[in-house]
Amino acid sequence: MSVTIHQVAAEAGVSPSTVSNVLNGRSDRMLPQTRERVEDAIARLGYRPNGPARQLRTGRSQVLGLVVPSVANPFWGTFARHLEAAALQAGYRVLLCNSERDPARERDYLEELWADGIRGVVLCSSLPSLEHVLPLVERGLTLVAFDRTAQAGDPPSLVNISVDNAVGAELATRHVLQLGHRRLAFVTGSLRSVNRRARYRGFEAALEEYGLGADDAIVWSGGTPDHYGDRFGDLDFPELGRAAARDLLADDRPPTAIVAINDMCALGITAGARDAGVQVGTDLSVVGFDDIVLADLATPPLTTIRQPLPAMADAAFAHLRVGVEQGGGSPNGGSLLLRPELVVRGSTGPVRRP
Amino acid sequence: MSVTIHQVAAEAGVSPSTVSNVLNGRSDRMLPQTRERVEDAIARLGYRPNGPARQLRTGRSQVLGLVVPSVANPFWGTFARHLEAAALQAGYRVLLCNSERDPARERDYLEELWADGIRGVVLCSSLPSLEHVLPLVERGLTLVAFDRTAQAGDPPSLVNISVDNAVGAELATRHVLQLGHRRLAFVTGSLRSVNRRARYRGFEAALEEYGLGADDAIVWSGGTPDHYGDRFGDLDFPELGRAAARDLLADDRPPTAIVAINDMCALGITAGARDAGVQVGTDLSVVGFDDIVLADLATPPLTTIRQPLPAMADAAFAHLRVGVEQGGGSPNGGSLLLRPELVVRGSTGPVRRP
DNA sequence: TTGAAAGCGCTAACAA
DNA sequence: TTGTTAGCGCTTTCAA
Repeated sequence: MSVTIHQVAAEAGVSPSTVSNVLNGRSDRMLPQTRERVEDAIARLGYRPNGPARQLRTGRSQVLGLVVPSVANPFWGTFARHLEAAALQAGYRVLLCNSERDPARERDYLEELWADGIRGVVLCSSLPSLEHVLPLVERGLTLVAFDRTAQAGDPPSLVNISVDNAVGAELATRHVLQLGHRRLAFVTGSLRSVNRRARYRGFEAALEEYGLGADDAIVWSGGTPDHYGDRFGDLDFPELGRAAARDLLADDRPPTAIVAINDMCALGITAGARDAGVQVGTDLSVVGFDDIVLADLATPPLTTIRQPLPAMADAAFAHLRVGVEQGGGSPNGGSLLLRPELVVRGSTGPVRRP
Repeated sequence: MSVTIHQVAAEAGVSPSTVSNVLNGRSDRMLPQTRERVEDAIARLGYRPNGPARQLRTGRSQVLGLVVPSVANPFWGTFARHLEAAALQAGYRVLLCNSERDPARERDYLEELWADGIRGVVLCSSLPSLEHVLPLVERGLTLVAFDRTAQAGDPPSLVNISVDNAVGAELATRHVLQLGHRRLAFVTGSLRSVNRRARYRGFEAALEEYGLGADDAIVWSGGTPDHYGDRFGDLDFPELGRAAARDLLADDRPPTAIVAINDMCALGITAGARDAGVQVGTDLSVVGFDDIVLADLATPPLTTIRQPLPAMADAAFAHLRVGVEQGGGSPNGGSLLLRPELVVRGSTGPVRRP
């Protein structure tokens, strides 16, 4: 079927081990001419080493796993794209899995990845507990948790990479407060996830700075307990935002500014406001979170908090690589929190006094 | 490190071959009690067969490849999501690769996938020629080309799955013609790809039906020869649309309706029109193609042509499965063209007479 | 109904 | 500097 190392060896007139040595960069242990003969034979035959055989023998794999809620969400798609780019440069590939935020699927996927010899995985789960995944980490899986910070029960080797969600939400909230808004709303799915809770804390912190309390802010939180507010592919966020806008704008004291848990949700809020005849940017300010591609394209363009995805992907890959190449999780886990950035666009504006 | 078939055999007091027989559904060849003992042992030890070993032995793999231009584009992300869902149901997984529409990367990826034992791949390339990939198909790779129709030089076993792009573009164009528009534009990246050309033909066909000719339509085509109009991750479409809107609206006889090559491009056109102070839906009608998630969320919501992605993903998987399980490409290639559907929303409206 | 044995393609001691 | 050899974990004849 395919050409093997033996055929290459025969073609070059050497033994398979010599070919293997060339393949694995140990060509210092042979005459330059031998090396050349082997390389010629490889090229002539179009030989590529058989991955599974290699992996069976070495236990190593050049594939990393990435588990995201759903690539149908452009935020995760973009992250996947960046992680793949980082991995590719170092000769790794990325196997992508959609968990739909279902802990059982997360666990199943990780176990399959492990069984397939994959020893490094980025898990984009913001569940507070990772115990459903602990056994594999104990067996030696290098795990990077993305979009989450360290929690008390975490395995010691776990590396968490995330934007500083509290700071981000605080930046967003301060921005609308500075524009004079004093009646705010915070729209989110279920607050069970680590990052959403952090964002909520940032929202509260900004309110406090301005001497505002619970009376001045509405927290609109949708979502079912099972899937943390999402049914299919993270794509309920727009629906969630739309529903929130409907409710909030019908309130006795409607908010003049809304801080959304993410951009998809913010776009939903914008659509909901449009349905209600409310103009975003003037009648109502909306701030998102993430800065997905479409934030800049929306009408009006969305003010949001940018996550430095390329840097985050690079960091995730770097950790993974070290972990898998050492065989087993790095001993020192912890959290890496990158700084988010406020991007002001047209969806926010000064409060209107009646 | 991990538990092996030998340990399971020891635990159950049988030989490895018996365990293997259980694993592979040949439990009719043993006493029910034996089978039970084995299953107990498997459960007790938490055994999972080693993928690479299995694959090395059988040559089969439970992984399929998916090569898309970029998952950062929500259209491809959504397709990936659907393909994964179809595959998962049948016990397959999907390895995702971003080609950036670069033929060299497409070929490299396919070769790596082949070397990794993957025998079925969905290639989302709309290049007219697939010769860079032909050798692998000849070696037995089952290939489904997505978003492309059969071409003269194609390998006989190649299956193409696509929406009927000509019909789709015709539906889109007719829609604005019916609204009274007589000055149209067609905005696209380079017309080198099969599907874009088909869409363009549909546009022309609709014009002809209405007795219009080249004078009444502007074709705005951006993009470089190398990457077919895209630099990074298919994400230049919005930029392309924006630039097109700028140009077209500055024309002596600006179009009153624009047919865009896809939704991302249409959203860019909308943004560009907004920049120029032109209101989409009233002053200018814009039609997209694809019906990505965000089409419905845009302001105004985008009139577009919907691609039946779930059905397309199911079809792609079904072909792949048959192909790989037979070992080697299916003998009868051809094209499967699914019917697209016009979805009318707010971005199109009747032409305004001055 | 069950088990023994060979070998998939590769790597890495170890020997020559 | 190069080759011989054993074996990674599994499946699959073939024999018992």
